[in-house]
Amino acid sequence: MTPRKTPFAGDGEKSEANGAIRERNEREILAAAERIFAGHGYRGASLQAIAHEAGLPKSNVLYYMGSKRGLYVRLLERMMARWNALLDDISVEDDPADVLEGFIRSKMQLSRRHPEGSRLFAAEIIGGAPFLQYYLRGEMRDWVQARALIFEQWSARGLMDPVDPVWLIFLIWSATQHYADFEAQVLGITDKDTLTDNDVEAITGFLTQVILKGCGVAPRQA
Amino acid sequence: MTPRKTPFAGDGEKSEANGAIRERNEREILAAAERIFAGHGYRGASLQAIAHEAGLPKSNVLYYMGSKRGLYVRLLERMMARWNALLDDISVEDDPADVLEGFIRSKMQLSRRHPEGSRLFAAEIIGGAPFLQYYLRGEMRDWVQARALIFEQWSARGLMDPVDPVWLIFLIWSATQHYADFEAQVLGITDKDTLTDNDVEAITGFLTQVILKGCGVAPRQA
DNA sequence: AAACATCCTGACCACATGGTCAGCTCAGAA
DNA sequence: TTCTGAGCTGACCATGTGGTCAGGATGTTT
Repeated sequence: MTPRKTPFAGDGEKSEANGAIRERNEREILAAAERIFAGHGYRGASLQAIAHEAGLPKSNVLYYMGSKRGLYVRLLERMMARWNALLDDISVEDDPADVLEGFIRSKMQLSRRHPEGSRLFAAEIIGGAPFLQYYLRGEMRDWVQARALIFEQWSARGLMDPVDPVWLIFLIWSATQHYADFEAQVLGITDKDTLTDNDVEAITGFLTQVILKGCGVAPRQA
Repeated sequence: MTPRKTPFAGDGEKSEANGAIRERNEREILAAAERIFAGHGYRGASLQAIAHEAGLPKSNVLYYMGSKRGLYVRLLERMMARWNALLDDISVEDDPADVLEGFIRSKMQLSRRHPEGSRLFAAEIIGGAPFLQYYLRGEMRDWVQARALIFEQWSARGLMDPVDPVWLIFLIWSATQHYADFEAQVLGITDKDTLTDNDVEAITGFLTQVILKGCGVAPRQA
């Protein structure tokens, strides 16, 4: 029977059952790699640095991940999966205020919950998105176009100003992403050590207020 | 006297007077380096690649620039100088709409005129701003604080909503920067090859409209 | 022509890179 | 006791890195 040791973190040093070791090490490596890749980009990151960050020998990283490229792609895919996870479908019947605020909130949370992943993504895009072209021109484009259509219908119904929906999506995108990607700048200028939950809540509120008002959406239940 | 040869681009191939050769080569190298650093970050960029991009042997790049680090710092300083060049002082007596629109316009132009520089800056910040800490916590902070004070006075006078001025500055910042830094994403999603002047004008108009309205600023001459 | 400073670069160096691999450890099954 | 297989890793390799340098090319001044 073997009563299946609990695979929790913080238990013994050795001898987990099954592939628990693998699972834990992979998690550790992925986390370390996300940090390093986020900070230095694909080329700038070295397996040595990633291994050091994960507290493992370089060979071990390659043993689990196969190659630098494979590791990087895996991280990107994980980030895209997180992104997809927070996408609920919307319909013309929904309340624009609800939808926009929900969009801002969830995007803000994603950036906050995974700042390294967010920076990793940003670095990839800034570098010309060599690995993500297919994604941008595929899934992501479809997603944006679908939203844009609905926004336009709202405009036609007088529920919001006739603004270009795609630019609106980019506006929300950039504003929310900024606080993760440019954290160093935000902290430096505001002279803080970290952004607290309160700060984030305040920013979210600010963005919601300004953007909703800015495109003429009544602030809840139209 | 020496009638000072015009230092325009496109003149002869050889034998410029004075340090004209030096000037031209340095310009070439800086342009190439900006592109490479922007695409791969500090560590990810190689002198080899920069030299190739500039059409010179690697030794020549080092002959002019001394070191990779020096070259990088010089690029950052050039970008900061460009940034400073477009900063006009403002006063409480100015029209909020004028100031905000001017801010959006000039920031947008900067990003558009120097997209590689903008991306270079972005990559530096994403990586934790190792070279720019002093600048963020110095000049840039002062600049933001000064503006923030004036925005607050405008709010007190009822010329705009009582929004947090620092978040407002970051909002404008991120939105305008986005179209340079995330160009790959914007192009991929909108299925364009480039952003035309018309596109940029439309975006600028959109941002001005939404942001001014969003924080309750009357759209010209309050 | 001789002197001079600037411009230029191939060869080289010590070191870091991504990746391979033979062979180790060690728990559990046969 | 032997075998198996997952986990692991130090040594190694070809290639690329930033940087140095001796020495040549080139043009200007005397």
